[in-house]
Amino acid sequence: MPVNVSSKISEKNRSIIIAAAERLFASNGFKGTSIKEIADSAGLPKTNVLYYFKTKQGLYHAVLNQILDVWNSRFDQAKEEDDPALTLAEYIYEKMQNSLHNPCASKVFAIEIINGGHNLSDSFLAEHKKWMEGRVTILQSWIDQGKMNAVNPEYLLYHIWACTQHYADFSSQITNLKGKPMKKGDFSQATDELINLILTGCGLSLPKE
Amino acid sequence: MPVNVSSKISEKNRSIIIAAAERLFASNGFKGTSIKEIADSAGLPKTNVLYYFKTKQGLYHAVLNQILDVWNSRFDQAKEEDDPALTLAEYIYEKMQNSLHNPCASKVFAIEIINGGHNLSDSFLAEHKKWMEGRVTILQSWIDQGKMNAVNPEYLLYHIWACTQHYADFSSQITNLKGKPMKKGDFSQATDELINLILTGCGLSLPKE
DNA sequence: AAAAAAGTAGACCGATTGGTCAGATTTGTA
DNA sequence: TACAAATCTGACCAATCGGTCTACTTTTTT
Repeated sequence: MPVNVSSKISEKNRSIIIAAAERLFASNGFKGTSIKEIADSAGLPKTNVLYYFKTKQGLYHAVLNQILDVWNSRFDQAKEEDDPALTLAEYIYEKMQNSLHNPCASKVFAIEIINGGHNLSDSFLAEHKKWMEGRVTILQSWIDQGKMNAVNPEYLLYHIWACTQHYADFSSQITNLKGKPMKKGDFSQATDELINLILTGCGLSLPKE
Repeated sequence: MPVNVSSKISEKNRSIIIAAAERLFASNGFKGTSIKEIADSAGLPKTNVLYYFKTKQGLYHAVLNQILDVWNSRFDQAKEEDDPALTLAEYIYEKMQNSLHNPCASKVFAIEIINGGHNLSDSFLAEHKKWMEGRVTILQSWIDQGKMNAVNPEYLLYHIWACTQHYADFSSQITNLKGKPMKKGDFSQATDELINLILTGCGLSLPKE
């Protein structure tokens, strides 16, 4: 019976299992991934996976929680006196970096949302809503100060999410169209294009360096 | 043995089954949906579903093909002498209408792409690539004519897709943030916001009416 | 060193699933 | 009406899956 849930071995194995599960859930979905596949991918027997995560759903929730835990940004602490162009550019950059370095996490989250988001905790949903309201307030204050065009802050955020996550979630489509997977340089270019599109669309521009 | 594949009954049942399957695949994914569920939702016994579609994969491919068949747009025939603002606005409008009226189709396609797109036919992938190249050429000609800003046409298209499809695929997240599902009026507003953002971002604007 | 806790692992089970088969029923047509 | 094609359907099956149970080994603690 596992009592000390944070021993060395426990933590190492848990993270190995979660990483393997994240990768497989992203490729085959929750139902499409068997515990045995996760175990094989993690190099452990199936029973061992069940030892650390009592049920498949429990493992899925652990994967989901780890994904959501990492999602914080400098935009979270933006203030009315901050510069919208810099703040938004930085936010877009951060989200693009996440798509580059954590594509599987983005995919698992995307599938979860597409399927209805029934596995997301009420507390996460509430926090997310609160975060959104705070960001809308900041954006609106920037608009009221005449710092940027009067776009609808809510929809602006949706569009930023959509574009940045697209590079992780739809990577297979992009790979087909480009003929090869996007590398760091492509991501850098896409980030520049997106920042330029959004900022220009908001009547903003970055100071030339 | 089904020989005449296009009789009245056959076609009616096939479309009922495909519609039910599309809805369930969008909610639970391919593996997460059982043939029995599809059959129940279609009001038919399971064996009957297998009668029209020999395998579950076959049914899935039928669903996918029906989704892709409908995707054509006025943008497909755009010419160098056309107006970029009107053309792009119309294209965005069409894609938003699709998200409004066919959210399940968008979701099924999204999950397919996220999972790697291994069920898409080579001919579809090739056609899609060809379409893309044609649209990039048109956009580049508009840029060369000085009709719009020198944005990268390829990434511009990605961003349009990402934003428009987001309203179908991520509807559950938006519903949570808004407190209620988006209605026609919300879609109309979102469409206006998106058209304005993209066009402004491209240095374009629609003629005032 | 011994006891306890944590981790590993094989055997096993009930439930579900995709799919088959054989036969009944309905529909179209000459 | 007669016959064949098309449609419908219940019974059935092998395979897979999530999960349990039991027992063994390793690590930690006292």
